[in-house]
Amino acid sequence: MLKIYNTLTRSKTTFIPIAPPKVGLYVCGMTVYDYCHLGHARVMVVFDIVQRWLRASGYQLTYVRNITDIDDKIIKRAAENGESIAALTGRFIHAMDEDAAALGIEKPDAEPRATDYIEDMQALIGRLQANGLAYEASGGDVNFSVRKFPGYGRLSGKSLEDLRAGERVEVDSAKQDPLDFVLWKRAKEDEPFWKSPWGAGRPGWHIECSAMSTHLLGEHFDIHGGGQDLQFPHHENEIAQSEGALPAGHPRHFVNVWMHNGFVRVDNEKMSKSLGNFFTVREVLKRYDPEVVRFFIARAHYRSPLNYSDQHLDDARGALTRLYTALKGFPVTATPPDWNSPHAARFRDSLDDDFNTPEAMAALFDMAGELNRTRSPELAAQLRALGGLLGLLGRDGDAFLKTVAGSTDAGAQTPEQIEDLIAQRSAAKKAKNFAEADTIRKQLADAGVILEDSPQGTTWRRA
RNA sequence: GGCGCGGUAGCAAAGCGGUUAUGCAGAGGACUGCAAAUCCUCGGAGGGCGGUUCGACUCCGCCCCGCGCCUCCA
Repeated sequence: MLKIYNTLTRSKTTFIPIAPPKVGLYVCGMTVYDYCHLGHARVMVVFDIVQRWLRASGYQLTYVRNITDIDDKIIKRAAENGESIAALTGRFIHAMDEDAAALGIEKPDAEPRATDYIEDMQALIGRLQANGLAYEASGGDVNFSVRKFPGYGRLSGKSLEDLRAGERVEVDSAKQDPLDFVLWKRAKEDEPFWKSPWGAGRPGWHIECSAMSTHLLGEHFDIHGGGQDLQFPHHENEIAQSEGALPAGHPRHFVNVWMHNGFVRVDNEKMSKSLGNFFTVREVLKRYDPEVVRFFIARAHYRSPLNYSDQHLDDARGALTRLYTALKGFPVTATPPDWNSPHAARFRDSLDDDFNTPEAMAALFDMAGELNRTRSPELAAQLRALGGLLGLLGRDGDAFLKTVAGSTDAGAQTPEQIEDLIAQRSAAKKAKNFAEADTIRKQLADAGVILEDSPQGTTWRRA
């Protein structure tokens, strides 16, 4: 029985699909005006694991992750770069696809782009207007009237009064209430626009997710996810829009389960664009193997903060190395998990408990220990199968150990050179010339290569 | 100010009212020409003060510290 922590109820509850075995999952994806940073990587990895586990649990999943390809930042960046919006977003969608693929993220079933759903958004805004929840402000924008939507603030645990008390936004005088948010933005000079009943303009940010999720998953679906920072106001507004657009008397229940993943931090502070303390995925991947990065993310619980540092990545690499060391010498094949085995059962129970990946990984390490003792091919295949459910351990063990080096990369020697030196050393050993053998070992060690002697001969790996 | 989350051994990170988390690092041993890997053994924990309990890291209260949201942000 899968249990998920639901932000809406602030409790972990058994997951019951609306129409089993079908499950709908919508995750807020990227605004494509720059490269993905590690925070984006975390969302992608976290929900990739959620997605894999839901499917492994037998659900017929429809996984949707949207792409925001029109908004103020995109317009601004395109203007700065002197390129078209389409060129800019196209470039960064491509980059995102590359980063995601490197991290072993499976493609969602749908990746809708905001600009393909302008009509849906307009229809939604029209219905909100008809329901008396939206109004045209003096400047030409169409706003959502939060005070007319009962229950506004339920998801984020905020009341309109508290929000007003803490108000620190510049008040837009065209708004009836400072907390009202824009649904449709009147286009200014030189801004891209779409025609609409409210004049030329573009959609506000929040409306796109209401339009796309409803279009692809229905007006009531199972799970909606995203980063913690989207809880308010983005997801709060999404609920207001989606439920507010329904006809009077229609049951209002947009999403059953809301999931929010924790932030990536740097020096104990949230990694964010505005703080400038972010690392892009591609920067990090220049220095660390993608599977190490994925392992690093999966090693923490998805709702906990995750501190980024080289030391932590090195640590993750060391841990992953232990797993691959145990798998060395076994084929890459996996067998379907035997859920009756204690290890697999522990793994399953862990993921069923709000996707507790750290606990699931502990099971993997216990298996590795047992594998080192027994060298059982069946166990190796099981370890691979379970690792595969996390998107890990899909590579040949020896290949991993030979290619994945630490941050203090010293891979100066090619495999051919290394094999050559190993042959020289073997000859020296045979002649009992241990001084020379040790010199060669030292030489390779300095180049980041560790030699391991065994009765079957000498093997090597990167330090 | 309002709302919320967290403080676990050198580092990272889980579960759990009483029984080994796990990984890295550390100590001793086995193995090795020397190593590495592996195996065996071990040390080391739960911010502070109270309370509940036969018993609390685990439940409750207070305090201290850190973080987040309340503005675009994954």
